[in-house]
Amino acid sequence: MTREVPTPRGTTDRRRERVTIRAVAARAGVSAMTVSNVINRAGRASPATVAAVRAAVEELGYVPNVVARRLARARATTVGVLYAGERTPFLDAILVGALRATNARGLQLVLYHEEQLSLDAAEGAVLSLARSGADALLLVPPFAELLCDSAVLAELALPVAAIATDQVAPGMSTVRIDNRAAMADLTALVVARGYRRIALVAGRRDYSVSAARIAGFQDALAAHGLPSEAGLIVEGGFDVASGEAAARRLLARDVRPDAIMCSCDDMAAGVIAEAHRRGLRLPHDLAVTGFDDTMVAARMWPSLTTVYQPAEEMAFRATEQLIGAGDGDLVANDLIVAHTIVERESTASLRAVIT
Amino acid sequence: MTREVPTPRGTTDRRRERVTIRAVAARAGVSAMTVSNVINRAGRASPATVAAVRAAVEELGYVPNVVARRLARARATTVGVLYAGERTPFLDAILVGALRATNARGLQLVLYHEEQLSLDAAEGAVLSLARSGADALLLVPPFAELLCDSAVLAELALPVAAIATDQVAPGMSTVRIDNRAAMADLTALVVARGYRRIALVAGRRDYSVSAARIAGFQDALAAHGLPSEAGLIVEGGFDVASGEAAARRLLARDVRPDAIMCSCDDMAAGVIAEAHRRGLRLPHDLAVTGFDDTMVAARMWPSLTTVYQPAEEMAFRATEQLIGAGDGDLVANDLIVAHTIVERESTASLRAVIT
DNA sequence: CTGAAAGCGCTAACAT
DNA sequence: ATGTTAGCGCTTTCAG
Repeated sequence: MTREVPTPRGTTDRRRERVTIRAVAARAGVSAMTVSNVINRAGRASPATVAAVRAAVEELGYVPNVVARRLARARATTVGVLYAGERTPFLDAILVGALRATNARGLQLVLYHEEQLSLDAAEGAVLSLARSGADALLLVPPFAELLCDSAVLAELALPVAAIATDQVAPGMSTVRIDNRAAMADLTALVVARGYRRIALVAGRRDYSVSAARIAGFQDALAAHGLPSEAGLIVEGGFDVASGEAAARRLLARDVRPDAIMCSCDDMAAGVIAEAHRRGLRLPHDLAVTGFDDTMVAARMWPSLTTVYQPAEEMAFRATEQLIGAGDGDLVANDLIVAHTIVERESTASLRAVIT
Repeated sequence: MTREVPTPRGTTDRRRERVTIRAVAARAGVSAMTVSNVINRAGRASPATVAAVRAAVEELGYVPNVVARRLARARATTVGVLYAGERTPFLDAILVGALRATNARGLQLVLYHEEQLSLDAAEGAVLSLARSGADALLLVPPFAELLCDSAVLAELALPVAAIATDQVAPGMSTVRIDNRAAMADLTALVVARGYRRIALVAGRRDYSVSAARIAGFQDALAAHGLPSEAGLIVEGGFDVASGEAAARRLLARDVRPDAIMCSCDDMAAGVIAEAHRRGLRLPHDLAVTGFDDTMVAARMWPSLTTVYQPAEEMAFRATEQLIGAGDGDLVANDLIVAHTIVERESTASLRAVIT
């Protein structure tokens, strides 16, 4: 219990008096502008002043007020994220990555959830995002596909970045992995573990990554001299239920596949559930793989062999690219980041399991 | 391809000219101040002016600039979230909830990740959060426990809210479920499904919810006349690995439990993995339950019976409470939200499974 | 009930 | 190399 003393310091004591740029300026014996220069532009002040200002900043514990900064600056200050569908672990990772990036620069992140997947709806979403202050856009699949030719979006002339897509469009930055190569790598692993009748639960057709992954799958089969049977590729909807449905179809075949690869972890969860339900012993009777390496991959059993797509990192990079676009030239560029094959228990080699 | 015409409108065309409050004022034939009044304070303007302003806002598509608003206002404008440990589905849900709440009011959300779980570290984190502009704090477990008696935090005099905790402290708002009742309800369900030797993988001791859940577990056992055997309660660390470890201990006992309840979904995932590994048939040989109903619960097999703790909603509410605390009186209050028992396959009744 | 003045904290653009 | 002036868009007094 501290004694109730009439507040001695300052006028109102309402909040701990913020240290402003003027306080620093006074302390360092320079003008506010000089402090600003020291902080923001390198080599605009003499070494002596820089030192003095730095010292003052240190002593006072000054941290620039991001709000004031944003108001004064002309550059982009709020990034809008446009996404659709249910929240998934993959999406959450993206949101957190974008949030970290905006946090780092004191910018605002605005979420917009649009359920409809039509061009009209997407354009409406973009418009209201722009209206509520977004001056840069981060697109989550499948909005890059939807908006790549949008006149409305072009008219707005905002920097736009799309993530986890295979749709590269002019005027739109992209941050993605090489989906085709990733799926080929993963398929090669499954083959190496001894599986031969390999099925694929592909993603939705309107997501550009889906086709790339199918191509990678077929690349690898061909490379290993395995036949690519049309019936062993079925289309899913990227969710658990569609994985279960696909597994039901695949496992009802006369000759069952001995491995089912999936275009996302959630569908793999569905496949695994269905396999368990039918009493199959995993991974001996059936290997399963996912894609993305979301948080669920290591939490199911058998733990899931999958491709790590660094969603959070990708969102972070894309957001930084968006932010950077404010001052520099806003060239759209296409960044391909590394993926990683993560081998877990769901593809344990046939031999190893028998042992 | 649109023709390249010298931009006719405005000076620079740099950005789509923002509609400012002054534009609206001009359109409505009033002063900027009146527009502000119409928007922010009810009943401060005559019905006629209100109508005129509303019309002007509508026609121009005016949306207030949140940055300018925040700079001008005195109230809380940036909420800091203090969290620790690995990112989990539960934590992500909290972050998204908080983000939605700040978005709704045009405020900033700042994340701070502190790995150390000591009072000193926590106070340091709070301080640097405050320094970087946070004027309200959202505490994720176990920071409420850590900081409830902190003099540093008290000195700062910021509104603070803690979420998903059982630690209610004066001067700190809380949003939580009734953990004891929730665990009792869930235990009652397990008993009702025919399981009798029920074990519990409790949470870490330094999280206040852990004790409450143990109490609820014991309440229910007592209510049903079942003995509470000390050896059947083991402490876990809220992660998958600790769930596996706990399952190893529990399943190695002479008389195996027929159900293992866990204080979070992740530990349940670990228990399920270990049970599968030992060749147990789930849920017949062993029922498992989780807690939280995170996104993994429905993605494992058997799908997990658990308690839905509305993490996103709780974070949203807590953040709103924090924001509201800015203008009104900052009374700390303790909000208990409803939990829901979610029954899935992991506790299918013994009879049903045998059929 | 309405509006004029002043300024939140910072940074362009221009002097000096 | 440094400082002056002006103003980002809004809201808080406090007068009319």
